[in-house]
Amino acid sequence: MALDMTYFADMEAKIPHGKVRTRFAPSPTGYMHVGNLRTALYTWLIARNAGGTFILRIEDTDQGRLVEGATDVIYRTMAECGLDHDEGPDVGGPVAPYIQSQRRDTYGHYARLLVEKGHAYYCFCEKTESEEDSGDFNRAADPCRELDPAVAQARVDAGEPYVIRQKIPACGTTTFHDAIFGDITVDNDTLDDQILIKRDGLPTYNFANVIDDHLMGITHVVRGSEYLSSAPKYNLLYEAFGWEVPTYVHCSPVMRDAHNKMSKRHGDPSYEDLKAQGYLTEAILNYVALLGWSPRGDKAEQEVFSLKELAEVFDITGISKSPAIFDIEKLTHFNALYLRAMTPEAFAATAEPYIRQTVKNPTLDTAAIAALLQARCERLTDIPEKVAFFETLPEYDKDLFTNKKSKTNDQVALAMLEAAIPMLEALPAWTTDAIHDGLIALAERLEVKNATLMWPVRIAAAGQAVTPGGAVEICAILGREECLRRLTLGLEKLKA
RNA sequence: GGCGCGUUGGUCAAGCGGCUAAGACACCGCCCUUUCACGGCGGUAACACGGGUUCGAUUCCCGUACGCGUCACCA
Repeated sequence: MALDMTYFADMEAKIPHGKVRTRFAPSPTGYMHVGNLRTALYTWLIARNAGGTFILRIEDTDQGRLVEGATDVIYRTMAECGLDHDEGPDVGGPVAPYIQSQRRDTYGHYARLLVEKGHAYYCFCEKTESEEDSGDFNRAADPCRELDPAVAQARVDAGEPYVIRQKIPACGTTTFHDAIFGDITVDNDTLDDQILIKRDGLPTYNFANVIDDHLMGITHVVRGSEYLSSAPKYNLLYEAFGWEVPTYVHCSPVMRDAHNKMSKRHGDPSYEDLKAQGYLTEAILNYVALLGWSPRGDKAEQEVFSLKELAEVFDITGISKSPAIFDIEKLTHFNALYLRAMTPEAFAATAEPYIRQTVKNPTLDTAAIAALLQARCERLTDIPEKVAFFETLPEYDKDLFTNKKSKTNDQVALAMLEAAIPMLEALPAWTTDAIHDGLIALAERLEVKNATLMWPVRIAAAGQAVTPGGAVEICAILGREECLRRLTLGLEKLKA
């Protein structure tokens, strides 16, 4: 069965050249964890920075690990993050298909080409048991490696099950270059004859990657550093085919602590989890970008970057070699920054549903509440608890009326509320300004500092020590009737 | 265990032979203030260790320690 050489010529003819082309190539086995998101981001940034093409490719060669709906999570996350792709399963492109399970024949053709060239061989051995080690894999012991090609072909034709293995040179060294780690040289005898085509006819990750990256014209291969040790085998494959080796960009992992990678098993948050925890997409991206990469030159001190800005300044040389620990505290800080940077209208709109979780009363103005919240919340999910007191006055202890700095205690608070209630009752209009002016004037009349009056009013109105906003704002939002009711309640509590 | 890679404050990190070793988060203090926060100002805190090379090493080389990765018909 001779190889059809025009097949290869046709495939080669389709490969785009001349522009930077990168690809994000997830396997649909679960969810979008933070490390994945960062890889996708960096890959996208390299393409956009160079005005190149960004490709999405689905690597589903492991039939046993497919997870239903996993690709949807990927599409949704990428779209939500603004990491748009120019080619992919859903949008097509010049080198389609973009799903590996649909490229099965291609891998077979190329594997046979490699056999033909003497860089791979059919292996009929039984699945190697996980028989531990003795560590020394001995490829010289594989009887199939030196089998007569004609004999091997005959067995294949006879229908005997087989795998195709890469034939690694027996001696010598292989050097490959990584954009981040530099040159790495290994002895060939430490490399094993890895399987290219599995018994089920599907390629292994390592083989499919090389074939697809070449056929899709990928110029920069961005992936996790766990693939660093298998990279030399890639070079050998490229060499065997006579192909140009792309630029490797190996990224160190995102860790949960000093010893473990972020993982679903440990309960570490995925992108979707973070969203559910009240984090903004922009904040997540900004933070993740800085986890393992930092800007150079005059931007070295800048930390806040929009996606667009990142695309402008992103540079491979800023990627770090060492692993980075994911710090939710710092993400939270970025989130607070982004929350505050929103327009009041936008913030009110995003905050509204969170406010309404606890504040059901339709007469309470969520926009006014949101205005107080904007500078005082770090996560959207903090909101419901912070504003619940607007809906229902919490049980509270009268000790709250005592505050040293504001110079109040039970006696003082009692006097303040007794004076404030009739004044507020008599206020012609119930507006923030009116309440403010009224209280300030009252404090002046009573010859106490503002805080001495404000503190008890705020405590009585809110029933808790920490509130978003001061006494004036809270009273205004509560409305006259409810506000007065609460102040009177506070007064009674103090008299008791 | 073999091979590979990594190591600047608690965390993210700048540094690319000569610096009082940036900046950010967190933490602490002060100021502002109608609470908390926000904001402003300031502070504590780091080059893993040992050899070289050099007039001079955080920067270059070699060891050691520690850590991580890999050694699958998983990616």
